[in-house]
Amino acid sequence: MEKLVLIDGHSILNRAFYGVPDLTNSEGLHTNAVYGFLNIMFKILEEEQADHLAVAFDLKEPTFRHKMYDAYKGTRKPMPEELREQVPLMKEALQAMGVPVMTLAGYEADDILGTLAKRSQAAGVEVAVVSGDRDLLQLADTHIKIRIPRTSRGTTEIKDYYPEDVKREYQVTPKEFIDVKALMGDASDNIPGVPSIGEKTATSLIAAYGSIENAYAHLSEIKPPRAQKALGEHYDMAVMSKQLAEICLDCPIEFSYEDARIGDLYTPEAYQFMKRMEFKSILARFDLQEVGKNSLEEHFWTVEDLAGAESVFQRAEQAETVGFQFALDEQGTGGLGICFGEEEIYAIPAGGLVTAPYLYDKVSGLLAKRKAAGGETGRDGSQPSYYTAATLDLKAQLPFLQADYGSPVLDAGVAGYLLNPLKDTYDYDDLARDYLGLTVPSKADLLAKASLSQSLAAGDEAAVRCACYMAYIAWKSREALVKQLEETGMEKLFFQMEMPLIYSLFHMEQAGVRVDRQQLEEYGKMLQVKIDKLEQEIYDLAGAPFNINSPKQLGEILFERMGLPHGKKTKSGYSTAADVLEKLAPDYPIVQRILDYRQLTKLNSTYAQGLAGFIQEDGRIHGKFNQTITATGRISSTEPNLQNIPVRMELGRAIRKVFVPREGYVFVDADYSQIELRILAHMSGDERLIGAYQNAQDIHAITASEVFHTPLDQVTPLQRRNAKAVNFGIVYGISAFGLSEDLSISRKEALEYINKYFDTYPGVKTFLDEQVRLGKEQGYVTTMFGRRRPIPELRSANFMQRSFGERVAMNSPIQGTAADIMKLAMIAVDRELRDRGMDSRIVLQVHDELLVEAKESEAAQVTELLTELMKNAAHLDVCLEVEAHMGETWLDAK
DNA sequence: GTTCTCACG
DNA sequence: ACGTACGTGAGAACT
Repeated sequence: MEKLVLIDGHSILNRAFYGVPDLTNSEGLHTNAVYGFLNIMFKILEEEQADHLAVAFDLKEPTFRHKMYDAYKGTRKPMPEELREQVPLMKEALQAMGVPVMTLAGYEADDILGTLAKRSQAAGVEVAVVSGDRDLLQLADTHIKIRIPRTSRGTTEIKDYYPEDVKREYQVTPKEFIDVKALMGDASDNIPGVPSIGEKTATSLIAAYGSIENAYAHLSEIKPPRAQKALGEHYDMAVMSKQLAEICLDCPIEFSYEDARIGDLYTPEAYQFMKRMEFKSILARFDLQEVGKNSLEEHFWTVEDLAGAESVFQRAEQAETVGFQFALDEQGTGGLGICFGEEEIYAIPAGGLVTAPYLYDKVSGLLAKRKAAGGETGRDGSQPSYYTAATLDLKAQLPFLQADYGSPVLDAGVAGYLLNPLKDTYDYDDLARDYLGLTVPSKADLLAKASLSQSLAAGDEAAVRCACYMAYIAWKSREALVKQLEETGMEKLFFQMEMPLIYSLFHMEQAGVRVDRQQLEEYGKMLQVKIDKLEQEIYDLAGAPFNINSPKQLGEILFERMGLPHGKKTKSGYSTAADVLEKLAPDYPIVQRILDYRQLTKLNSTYAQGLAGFIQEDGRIHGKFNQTITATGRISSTEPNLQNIPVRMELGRAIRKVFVPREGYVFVDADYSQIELRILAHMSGDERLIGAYQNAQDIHAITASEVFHTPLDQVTPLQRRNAKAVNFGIVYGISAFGLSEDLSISRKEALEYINKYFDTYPGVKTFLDEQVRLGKEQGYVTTMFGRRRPIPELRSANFMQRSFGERVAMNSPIQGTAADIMKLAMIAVDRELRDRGMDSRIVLQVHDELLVEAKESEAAQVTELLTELMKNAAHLDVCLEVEAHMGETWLDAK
């Protein structure tokens, strides 16, 4: 017997929406309902082993039945925006899987389901109707099963109803269920019912008389007099309710069993969709090997020997453009992927005469020839056509490639970052999907856990495929990326800022920063002594030992056992954050010790112990500086993070003494002074703020003077502190709440400060409002150099998210422009030091600060050079001030 | 793998 | 009423 599964689309989507915790993908789309729906659907399909599947949706417009009722009692509650936006996504998912989506003007999904269920039953088909709505129970029949899923605590249980199950649970037949419902009414379904008749009375009436009409015919016999009166007075209401409650069984819906036949749900389109939604567990269902195999792979070749490699490189020279990708580890195992045409895609594993150095030489040579052919033109980015080679993550390959400023290699990953900086990864499969509309298996799909270099050297088929894909996607996406960069006005930003920066960052990583291992060890020991002492004191005060690092245990000890007044709460208990504890510290000696303990253990584990693990053989730390992480355009630092070394507190600051130059060298540290506020002055064009900077010594004091109408020399320290906080707040995307928290004042007072600030600098207010307006209109905001920050949150219906979007719209142009200027400065400084043949190198970048390790004899020159190049990295309506210092340690140079 | 806390600009 | 300042990364605890 054939089997058909029918799904009530909106109802299941609704159930899923409330049953699955909120999920969002990196585009900012809410996805929880779609995710829940798909899981329920897959579960049902597995259980039913059905032949056919269709999903019915209501049309957007209210149907006739509702209009009729709307006149009586208003409309239903509107669907939350987070759910509404998932309806089209759900339909897209079903379409991608080849599942028919059925709608019919003038009818609800219920009617479609009812009609198809009865029609199929008559044709001898077994039917399962899936809905979260109990109204559908009226459809239950010998070959029609109603399935109602319930999601609780992550697991979905499905309750099944044949007619006997309905009878058991509701004491009436499915057909009678309509009448029960009509009598008792259903607010959520807009069925009025008969006043004063509830579930109990309705059930007993219908159980006794079988229908409303028959009950009315025997009106005088009806038992509770209350019910008799109600039915008598509201009979027409009951009849109308019945019309509303009854599902139409003969609506004119066209249906083809052939279209509804369940084929391969795991189509490439569906795979692409799931990837976009970021449904990892659903993706795992797809048979990746099969989805990934496509005609492209027919042009993948493995190069077996030196002669083969020679011939590939020879032909690559003639090609217009080349994509390449090294996958080699330190031992030289691995290989190269290279592509220069739709049918010329090669994996060249290293082995035999094809050594790793041979491959480096060949590719370096290839690039050198292309650079020569490109001549001097285009190097400044005026001609993207100059970039005739492409790869992904160039910086990671520079240790073995000979390439530097002006090389004709384009980094497709960095281009992808500029086009959408909100993504987590810019791997080849991401680029293929986003810029080529191509679904290819990811590295993880192909290789499971093995490393690419190891597998490639072994000639592993999956590794060959991976190397070929990487080279192909780099080659193929080049044109699309350049086109989009031009369309978005970011080609200059890319070719003149981001591409050169790759080399600056690489040089900085290679240089590394020297750290005195012994001194670091001593620092750690000193901390440990203090920690042990504090630990003992805390245990004594608490009366028992416990894990002070556990917020849970600490919360219990402080707020339950010791009965301290608790402030904020987190999801899982009391907050023990520093700002909460600081308020208690003056009154409770244990709290101050806990704060000290926290600080010391942080310093010890993250910095003393943490940094020690990164010191290499050469006595230096070669951290990574990442170019494709932040939403605003800043650089980020990892393994270890060298951008958050302590400086604010005395004891933490001391760790900077272990950052030292090598013998014969000194540190020169240069940082921009208040670069973000200066950028705000420039971008807003506020004349008063610009004026404040023309002769400014102390911008916060000047702000205080102007905002509080106080002569500059009479500004109190408190006024200055408040003005400083407002200045920070403005840059962060001001909110009265944030400022009030920061200054521990009331929201009203905070709002007064903000209004005074805006009265003083009206241009700033106009500018910030304009950023929000632009952000809403375009979906993104831009820096002075055209860098974009998309803000999907601005279109959210959720107040919180939208407010966040507004602050981001105010902050990003400022933070991003500062990042742009620093990038230009880094490139200028690095190039200048090298062009002059100097023996001084940038070793760290900390957003508005550069640390240079300078040869002693060059120190004065470096100081001058750093200052000038940083000041002149951009020309604004206010000067960029730079403070530079020399020193024997990072601490001294600051 | 997520949550909390805290280091930096 | 809603419940936050913007941008990051890392260690430890907990699930």
